[in-house]
Amino acid sequence: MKKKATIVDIANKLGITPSAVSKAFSNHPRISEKTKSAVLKTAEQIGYQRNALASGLRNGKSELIGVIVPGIHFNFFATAIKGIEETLTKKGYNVIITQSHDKYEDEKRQIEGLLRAQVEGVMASLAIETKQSDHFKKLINQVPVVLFDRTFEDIGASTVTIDDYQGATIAVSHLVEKGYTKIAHIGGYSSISAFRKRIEGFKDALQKYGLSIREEYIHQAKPNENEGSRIANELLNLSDPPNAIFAASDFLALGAIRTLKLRGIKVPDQFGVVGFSNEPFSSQVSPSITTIDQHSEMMGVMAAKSMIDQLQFLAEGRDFVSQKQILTPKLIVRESSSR
Amino acid sequence: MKKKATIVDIANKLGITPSAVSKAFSNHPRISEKTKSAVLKTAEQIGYQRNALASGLRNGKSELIGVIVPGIHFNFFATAIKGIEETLTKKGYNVIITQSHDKYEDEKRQIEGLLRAQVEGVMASLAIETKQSDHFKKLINQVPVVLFDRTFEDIGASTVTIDDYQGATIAVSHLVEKGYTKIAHIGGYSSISAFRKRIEGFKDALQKYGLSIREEYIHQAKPNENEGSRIANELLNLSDPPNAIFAASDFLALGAIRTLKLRGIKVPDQFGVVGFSNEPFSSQVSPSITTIDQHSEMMGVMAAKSMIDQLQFLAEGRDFVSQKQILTPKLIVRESSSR
DNA sequence: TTGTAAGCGTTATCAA
DNA sequence: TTGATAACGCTTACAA
Repeated sequence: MKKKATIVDIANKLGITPSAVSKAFSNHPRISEKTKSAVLKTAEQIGYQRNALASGLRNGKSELIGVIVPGIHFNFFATAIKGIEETLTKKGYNVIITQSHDKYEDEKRQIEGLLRAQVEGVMASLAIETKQSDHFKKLINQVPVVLFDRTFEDIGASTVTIDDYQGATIAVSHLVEKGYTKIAHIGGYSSISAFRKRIEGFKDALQKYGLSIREEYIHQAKPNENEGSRIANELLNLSDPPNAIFAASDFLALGAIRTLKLRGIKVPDQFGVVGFSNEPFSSQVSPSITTIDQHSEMMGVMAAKSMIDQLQFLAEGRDFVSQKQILTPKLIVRESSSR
Repeated sequence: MKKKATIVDIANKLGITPSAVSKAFSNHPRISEKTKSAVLKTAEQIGYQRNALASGLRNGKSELIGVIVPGIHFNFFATAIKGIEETLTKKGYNVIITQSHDKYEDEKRQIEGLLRAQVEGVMASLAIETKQSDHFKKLINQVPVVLFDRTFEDIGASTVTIDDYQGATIAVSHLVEKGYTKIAHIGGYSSISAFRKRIEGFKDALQKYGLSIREEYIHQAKPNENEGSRIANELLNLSDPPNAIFAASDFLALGAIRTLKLRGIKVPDQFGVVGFSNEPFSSQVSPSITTIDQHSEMMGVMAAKSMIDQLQFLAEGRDFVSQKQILTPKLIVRESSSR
């Protein structure tokens, strides 16, 4: 392993001092063009790279941003991270990615790890198991925080979400227009605000259309295929079963469709299904799944921009007022509801 | 923003010196149990977190590992990163994720950014556009490097790959067993060794079964759905078209199946298709796609372990001999080839 | 067992 | 325009 070149090496080579070299790199006004170009040239020659640890220690900027997501292998988070990484890299930041596995304890541990690394800010989407916000309240006192998709309300951090309430009403409206009148909902746990709002939007949309809200038509579960399948079975076993499902995730919708197929119920003719998230597979399965798109990459980009804004304000010593950005979700009509 | 606590704060509070505090944290033998527990207690009280920038600068360990992948939104890489992150986090490392967008220039830029951040090692999967290895050769002289999935051969870095050659022969054997005799291949570009080996395995397997190698049956393309669709069309337009396709990616297979459907050719009855990668959608589409599983998460785990080994050797001042680990791919039989 | 002091590489302040 | 110096927070010989 080659020892890394430092500004001292450059200084020695040119017979000047480290401080002059430093000025050359930072485009300091009080340095001659001649030495500046000489420094840049030898830096290039000997393959010098600024040591971010040292400069970070000196001026309190690690150029690191931490990201905590439940799991990176979920398409939504992977895509959001893509947007985050690209936006922050352009501004010279490196992005540390960590996973909470939807566990409160892991989330706490990851926050500590990120603080140790001296990240300048943290972007996070909450673990399902996270019911209390103390760890984030503490975090907000240390660095700028941007929460996206799965957030706390009123915690004082900037947030970027989609309008889950509106997404649910769009889905229900669509099903009603297609003539489905007995609509059930398979939701995620209401402790997560995104899922809670989908439930609220679902209920309010039913009322708007004069449809009754039946508690036996509303379930909460982990958003995976098996749960969707299991709950669809329960719904079909009711004495008066529904004829449509609005699921809070495409995985739940997929599981529900699997059950419907097994029980010989035709989708969309006899039964309509709308999912949520626009997973890549949803356009590929048969029947393809009508869904609500969340603009996942855009959400990452906007969250990252919000982080950059906060960092900017902080650097200028100005007060930053946290802001909530809410994206409008988009209905994508496919086969599972097109009768 | 609250100012962060340092070991000096702890030292002052306890009327001891920073060096004693440091020893307490590092479990130094020459420190009393009493002061150690006192230090730990006040650290807890005032919410002290070790500054990794400072300790990293002091002892040359940033506790950072850099990862470069073509794009994090591809399921394979997202899943591999999941394995990498979990393995390295357990050992106290933070993982910086960057994307090359399959571009050589971006890959170079990301390497520089990671070196600036003083990463202790770099794990990478090569960009499609990367044809030369100079940037990685330089990198290997600076920090341990582990290449996974898309690698250079004989560059002196440890690698973790699957046996692409074997994967291709398994796929062809399966198609032959199912009675498909005119097998075409839609591959990725042969500049990437993984794709090149699939082509080689494909050809050799044909020979093994006494089938002729017809160059008009072999194509190279970017591994996406549209290319699969386009090339399948070309293949079907041949005067003597194939009756099976082994595609080097599930996306290519998906595109091919789309074309076959459009042209009224029954899969699998008239035409067999085998993909590669076991994408999440492949089990969900209709017909579901027979494919080769790459053990993506396991590959991430093994690559991370290989990195940890190298770091260990380096720390102990021992020489490390780079090693190549090759995973055996696994055939997953589904509808697209089951006649 | 604890304290002293130097140093990791960079940058900001001040002096030359 | 350049140089000397101190400091960021932590670690580690070495001295006490």
